[in-house]
Amino acid sequence: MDLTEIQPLSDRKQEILQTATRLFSEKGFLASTMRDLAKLLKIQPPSLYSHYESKDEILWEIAVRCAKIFNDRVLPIASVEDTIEGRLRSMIREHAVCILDNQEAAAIFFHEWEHLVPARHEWYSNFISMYERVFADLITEGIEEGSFRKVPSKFTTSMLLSGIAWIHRWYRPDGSMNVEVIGDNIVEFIMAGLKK
Amino acid sequence: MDLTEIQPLSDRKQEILQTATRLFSEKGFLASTMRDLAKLLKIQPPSLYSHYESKDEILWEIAVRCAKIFNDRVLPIASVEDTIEGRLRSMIREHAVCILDNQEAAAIFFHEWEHLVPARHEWYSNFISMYERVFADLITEGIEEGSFRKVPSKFTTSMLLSGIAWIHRWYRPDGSMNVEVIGDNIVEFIMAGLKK
DNA sequence: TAATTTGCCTAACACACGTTCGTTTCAACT
DNA sequence: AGTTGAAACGAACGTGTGTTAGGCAAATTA
Repeated sequence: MDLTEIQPLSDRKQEILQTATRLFSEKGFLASTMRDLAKLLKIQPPSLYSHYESKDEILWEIAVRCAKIFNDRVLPIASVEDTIEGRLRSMIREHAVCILDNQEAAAIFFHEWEHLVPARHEWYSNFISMYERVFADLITEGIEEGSFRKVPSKFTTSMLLSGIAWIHRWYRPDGSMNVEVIGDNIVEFIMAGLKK
Repeated sequence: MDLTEIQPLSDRKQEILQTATRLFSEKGFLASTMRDLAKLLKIQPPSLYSHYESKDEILWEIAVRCAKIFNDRVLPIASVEDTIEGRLRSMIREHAVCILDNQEAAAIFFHEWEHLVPARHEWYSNFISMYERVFADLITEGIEEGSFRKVPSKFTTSMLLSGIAWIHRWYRPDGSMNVEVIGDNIVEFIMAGLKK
């Protein structure tokens, strides 16, 4: 599986995927049934199999598209021309913005992929590891360079990404804080914890 | 429901609860079956009902005991005699230590309680809100007093508690970092993010 | 116009789930 | 020795699950 291989979907498939994303993120993958999904789409349950061959495939299609978003928008920032601190700031910010922009899909990126069938689960697990490693490596560089405090970088990465992750459970678009403000707050808080 | 009402269990009930805690925290509540649990205990599935009246009751017994741990060990620190910063430091530290000391139960405290039956779910949801509010109030006080940066306290509380929460997925007791070191790192990182 | 594809339908299957029932075993107490 | 109570058993029930089979009607293509 390669993220560049992802192909555009027919309108109907996209509609189903979007509805499934909302359903899975609200109730969780296991608690969501094909009957639930069909009801939301106002079709009969078996009709879903004209589009996707299994419940797992639906989760997979969501998960892999979700991975692509973070992959394409966040990771490239790591090798942009800027200071280490500048790059990390931008990455954290973009990571947070990605979550806020794709709040429903984010639940799949962080939690529901755990229920993928073994082969797909393994692929996803590796992707997440790689994703986190990019952050951790940047932190390590920053420590060696002397601009960050001497923190255990892998450990700190897990902590800060987990801290950010749960906005998707917490954030309601109608609240007083907008995406910009939240992004700023997160970045400032975390960078204060890192900087010397 | 009142946390002071919790009564000690018979040896066998405790054994079952302990096994269930491990099972639920590894596979998740929904993915765990009564047959799985029975197998681990080397009894037949229906035998479980000699001890607990439902799967939900088992989750509830775990959840409520878990709440008691955090309630008894972390919350009292909020009203100890110390500076605001000192109290918050101790609370964060104790919170982290509680997770590390009860790693399997922690999964229930943070995630699996979501699957409780509505009435119990509501109780637990309120408990968590109260628990987080104690942290948030302390941060608010610290801001008013002038010792903390002006962060949105409720938002920041969610972020830092979520950041800490995921140690339970990350931490393996055989690793190089022990509980003390991890606790220190968390406290330092977070306090750096808060302090002026 | 004929052929094919697309998207949905109804009916139903096989299985796994939480749970109930009635019974049995066996240690502890009277 | 007889009674009681706890803890287990085997069999089975009802329900909900993902999924398959086969068909039908409308849109698309040849």
